[in-house]
Amino acid sequence: MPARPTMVDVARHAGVSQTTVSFVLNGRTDVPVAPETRRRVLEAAALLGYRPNRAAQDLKRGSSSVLGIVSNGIASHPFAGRMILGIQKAARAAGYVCMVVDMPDDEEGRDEAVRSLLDRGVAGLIYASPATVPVRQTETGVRVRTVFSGCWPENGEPGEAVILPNDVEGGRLAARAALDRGHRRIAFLGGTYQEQATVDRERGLDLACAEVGMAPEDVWRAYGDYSIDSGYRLARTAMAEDEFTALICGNDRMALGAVLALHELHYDVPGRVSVVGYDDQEELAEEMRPAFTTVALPHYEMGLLAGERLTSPPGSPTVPERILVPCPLVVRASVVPVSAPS
Amino acid sequence: MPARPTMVDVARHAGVSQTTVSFVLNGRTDVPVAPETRRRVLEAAALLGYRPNRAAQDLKRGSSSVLGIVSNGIASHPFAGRMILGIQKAARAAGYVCMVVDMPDDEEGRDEAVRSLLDRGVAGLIYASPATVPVRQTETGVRVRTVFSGCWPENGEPGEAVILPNDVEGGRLAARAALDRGHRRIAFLGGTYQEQATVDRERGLDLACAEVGMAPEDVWRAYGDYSIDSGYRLARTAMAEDEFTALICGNDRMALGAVLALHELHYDVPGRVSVVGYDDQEELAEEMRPAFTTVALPHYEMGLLAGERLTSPPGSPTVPERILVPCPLVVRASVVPVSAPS
DNA sequence: GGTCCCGATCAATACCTATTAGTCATTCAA
DNA sequence: TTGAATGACTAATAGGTATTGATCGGGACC
Repeated sequence: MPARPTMVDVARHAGVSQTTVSFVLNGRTDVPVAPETRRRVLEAAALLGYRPNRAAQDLKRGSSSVLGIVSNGIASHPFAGRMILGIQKAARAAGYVCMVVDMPDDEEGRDEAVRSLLDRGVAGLIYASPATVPVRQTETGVRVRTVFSGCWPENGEPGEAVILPNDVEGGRLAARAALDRGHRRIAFLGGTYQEQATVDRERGLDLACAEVGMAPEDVWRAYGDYSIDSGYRLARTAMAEDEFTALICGNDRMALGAVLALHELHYDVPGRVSVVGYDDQEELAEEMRPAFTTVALPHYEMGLLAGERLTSPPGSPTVPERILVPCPLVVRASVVPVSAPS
Repeated sequence: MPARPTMVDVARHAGVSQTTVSFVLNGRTDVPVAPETRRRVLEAAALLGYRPNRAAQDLKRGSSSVLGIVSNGIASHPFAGRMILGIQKAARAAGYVCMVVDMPDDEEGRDEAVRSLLDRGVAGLIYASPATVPVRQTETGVRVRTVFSGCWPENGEPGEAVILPNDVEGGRLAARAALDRGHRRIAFLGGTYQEQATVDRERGLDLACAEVGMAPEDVWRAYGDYSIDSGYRLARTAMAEDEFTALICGNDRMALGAVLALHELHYDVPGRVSVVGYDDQEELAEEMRPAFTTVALPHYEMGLLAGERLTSPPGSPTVPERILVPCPLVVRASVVPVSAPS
């Protein structure tokens, strides 16, 4: 209930100077302190419940123990949360803590948000976005370590690192989940057209097709907007077109929409039609009936990498600037081997 | 690219003392400054791109412009994100910024997380949880303003305010959504048994029943765990029991499970069976086919209130300690007037 | 002409900590 | 016996800012 004890309080209590307290509590070995004195200091500190004032420490040291996160879509999907959690994990391990600001849509708002972090002297900046998109970096005028996680700088200088999911490989795995089980009549229900993630995942699809000797045009394709509704509509369109045995969807929500459509058309899932998702969305992919075979987006790992980068000493030029994090395939019930042709 | 300019730099550049710069930039009216001098200072500040060092300001002032958020489930659902967004909104409006730590499950981890915030001298602490649960408050030993948003202190002292969703009223509205459209054969598919949110929502159901002259036992009830799967299972059980015309679900995910089950049983939704959700979950309730009639959890508003509380001067005893935030009904397509009995 | 006050500005100090440069015994080497 | 070295500690300063208490010149007043 009283004010926070300072180092001076501890010093007074132990009958030594503040300097000595600082030496003892920082465990400096290059300055000799008598064992008895050390004991008294530690005792006083414990008694008063002393905790160092990190803000003052940072000010004095000219360093900082705070990471700034400029996040995006923290309130839309849990993905941003997973990424932030990864960053926090790395931050904590290094004694750092995170300041988070959500990136406003308007430019001035965004700049001001970034400035509010810089004004607090953050050690580094992480632009964290769950959707793989370009972001316009704020012109800060001051040199600050910057890492992009799930996004990349639209203008010029790349900062220290750009961390992205390996969507090409992920797309390939998603396609293989169906191809490896004998499916050849396949529809690709893509997400937003020409968005980077969509393009990459479709490229992975093409790779997978080539691997099993299929031509790209052997796969029916259409594009939605990653919503449940677009999954529903595209699935209906697709099934009106041909008797596909597997639908490869842009994300889990589109896969959910597809399942709803297939239900309406009285196609059993996965008995008659297999469905592949993407994202491994929490509380959706695993719980669905049938549970989705899907590709996990490594948001947590991406955050972890971003955090580790900024909490480690700068300028280790051995590591690459552009980091692609693998997206593992998660096999569940929604994909089964293709049934014998009727 | 050079180091950040300080007030001394500005002073030197304008040919005045640091004191004068401080007076000008803080806009103090009680200290007279010659217009010409003021102009020179502002000019120098603009030229150098000076921005005050908030950490140093806070240290000097003995106050703080940082809010600490102890969050829960930031990576599970987007609800926590919405709440954080609300807090941030209030924080920004008052020139504050937020530090966020996710609450670890283990007690030591949690205490250490809270301490890491206090060590940075946050102005206040917000325990933010999307699920209405009790949390064990960390014994800090130092007086710090504390607000609970979506949760409440398990042990003793309540802090400044406890902000909760009005789940009783929400439950009532959910029930009325069905009752007002003539439904009387109703099943309540509750969430986790005896969890506070579940209990409150069911109490709202009872109130609504009483309002239309129904006895509590006229509603069939069962309890799950807020998962898609439990919604699916309970819906099957319910429909095997009786020909219900409306299912009132514990949350939107259970409603989704129920829809999947109803599809399998070839019940049209909402033609034959209406479904009511809860939460108004992003990217689910609105996009579903049919879109869910549901009750919105006011996480954003709760965060806003929490943030406003901590950024406003302490000790305004007129406002209540326990704040219930309304949960509005969102009417969409999944509930229709009951069809004539066949 | 001296006093008082006021406008304008600045030097000095404090916030809490880390670090540099001491101080003061005591011991050791020469 | 002197000097140097060492051990144990402290005074002073810095880091960027806010604030208190000067300083200083000039105009008003008696």
